[in-house]
Amino acid sequence: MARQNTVFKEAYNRYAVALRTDTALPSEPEIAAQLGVSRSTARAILTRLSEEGIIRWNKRQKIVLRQPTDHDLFPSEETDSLHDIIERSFMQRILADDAAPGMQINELELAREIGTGTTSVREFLIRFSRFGLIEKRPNSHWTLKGFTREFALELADVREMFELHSAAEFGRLPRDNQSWTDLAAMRDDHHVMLADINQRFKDFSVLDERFHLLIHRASKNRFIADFYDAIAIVFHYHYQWNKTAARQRNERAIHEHLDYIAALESGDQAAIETACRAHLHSARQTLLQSLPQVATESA
Amino acid sequence: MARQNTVFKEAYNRYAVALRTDTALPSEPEIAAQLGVSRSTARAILTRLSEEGIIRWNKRQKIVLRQPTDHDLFPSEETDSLHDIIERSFMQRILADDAAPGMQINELELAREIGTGTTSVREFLIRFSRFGLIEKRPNSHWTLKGFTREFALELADVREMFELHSAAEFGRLPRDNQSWTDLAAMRDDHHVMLADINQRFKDFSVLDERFHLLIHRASKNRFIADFYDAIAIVFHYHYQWNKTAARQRNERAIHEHLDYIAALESGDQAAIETACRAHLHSARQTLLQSLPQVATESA
DNA sequence: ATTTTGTTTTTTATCTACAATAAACATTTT
DNA sequence: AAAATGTTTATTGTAGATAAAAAACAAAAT
Repeated sequence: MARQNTVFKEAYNRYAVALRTDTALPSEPEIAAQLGVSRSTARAILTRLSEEGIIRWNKRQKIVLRQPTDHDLFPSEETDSLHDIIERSFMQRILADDAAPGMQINELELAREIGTGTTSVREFLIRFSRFGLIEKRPNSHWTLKGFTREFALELADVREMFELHSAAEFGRLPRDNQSWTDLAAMRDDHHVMLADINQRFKDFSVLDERFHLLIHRASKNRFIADFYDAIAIVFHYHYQWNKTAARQRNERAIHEHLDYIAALESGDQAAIETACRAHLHSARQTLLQSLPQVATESA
Repeated sequence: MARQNTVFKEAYNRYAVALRTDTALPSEPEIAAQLGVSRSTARAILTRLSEEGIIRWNKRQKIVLRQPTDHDLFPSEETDSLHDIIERSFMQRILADDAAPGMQINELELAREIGTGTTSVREFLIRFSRFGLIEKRPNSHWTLKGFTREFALELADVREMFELHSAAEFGRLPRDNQSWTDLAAMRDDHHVMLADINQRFKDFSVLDERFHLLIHRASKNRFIADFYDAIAIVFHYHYQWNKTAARQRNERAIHEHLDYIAALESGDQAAIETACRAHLHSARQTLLQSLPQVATESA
């Protein structure tokens, strides 16, 4: 088993569900581009669709004979990329309560548990190490540094430096830049959520991520972008397992975002800095409060 | 050939050169700790030393019989870790003039050229990707982004944010902190170099790296530390192949460092910021001028 | 002449195997 | 009893092999 054909299966599912009976399908290169795969994979998809009697395929003629059913699709376990499987499995482990900082991470054990080879696990750990949660001792094991208070503080410091920079850059964007339109749409999304806050406060983290990503894109700095990617992934899992979706905190954050958006739109650098700092300050508090509360040692 | 014993050979050389005839060697765990290797490797070293007649080894008795000669040591090609070999080889390629941004990087080709397996090359590229000089398209090739003007500007921006932060933190260190002693020693080193600047200006880059590292350590922030590691490696190779060691520029930088050190020692945050900004500004210019000067396209 | 399809080649992603190294366990020595 | 040595086991680092996926090349159709 050199490699699973998850790219094929995932793209097949994606393409199959969008098919409509009696329509004609476009050319192979076009399908490949639509799906973001190579033509080889696109042809594999067409071959399978044809074999399953979902389309009639003859050279340029590709007619949808019937709507695919759920039964035609590959089960979701088979469509996840190995990287995603390892990531999920690993994050679950290190965010679990019994994962104490300082713990050793064993490649072979991890690989066995996930049911994969060691190479993939190694590569994952190397990639993951940029998040600062694990560290390697050469020729020896990885060590879990953990989602600790120090980690959160160091993360928050860098985040603040970067976001103040990005926000200032955003304020300097020419008025005809696409980002201003996106920002206005974002403002509306915030108002919509606010109007129905009691029902929707749990969706805030998604909106929050989109908002900060928009700001950071203005910096056009690869290091800032990479760092924000890292934050987003770490937070994604962190908040997924530590359901601290406090309605009140999220509502307050939405108001801060709206102030922040208004400041950006004003173009006044001093106002931008003030609003940005205000939001970052409370975001830091939220992060710190989401940490497992360690019992204070008695003297 | 699963793995070369470069750890053993490198540690053997390191230990052999420090041996003095007629001295007795310490216990195995002590030797291992001294060399930073496991006891298994330390024992392998003792075994070899014994076989070569350099020591007489019997349980706890380890007497140096003769001084090892150059002939006893492993040649340097055999002591470099595979990682270092790949790193050097790769940096040489991408900093060479014919490495145009946008170029594809082929794992197999690289591996063949270096004479190694693909796994090691892959892992190296993954690690290296955090420097922002290459980028991967999933299921497809790596792309060289290159040491371009954009890269230099993005790097300089982040560097400035981080160093302003670290410098401010440094200024807040308690007076009995070890860093103040180190800083004073660093000041002296600068004066020594300045006194003999015509001969020694080429050594500046090493001093420069040590100086900034000392400042960054004050931040106690893993993301800042990691970023500075990355910078240091990139610069190490960049300046090695682009010998722009201008005496005048380095002399000026030394003076800026001395001003910067004085500001830190004053503890005056405003003075620190001013001196730090002044130095970072000229460091940015130096970096930009070290780039290959691209001919401006005529309209 | 360009685009599309058909076919072949190259490259990546991943597994397995194994030597080097680290780490654990057992025995001896002080 | 603590530390050192002797011995065994576990883990990492790396090469090599192979299916999937991408890319290149060739032939056909508009």
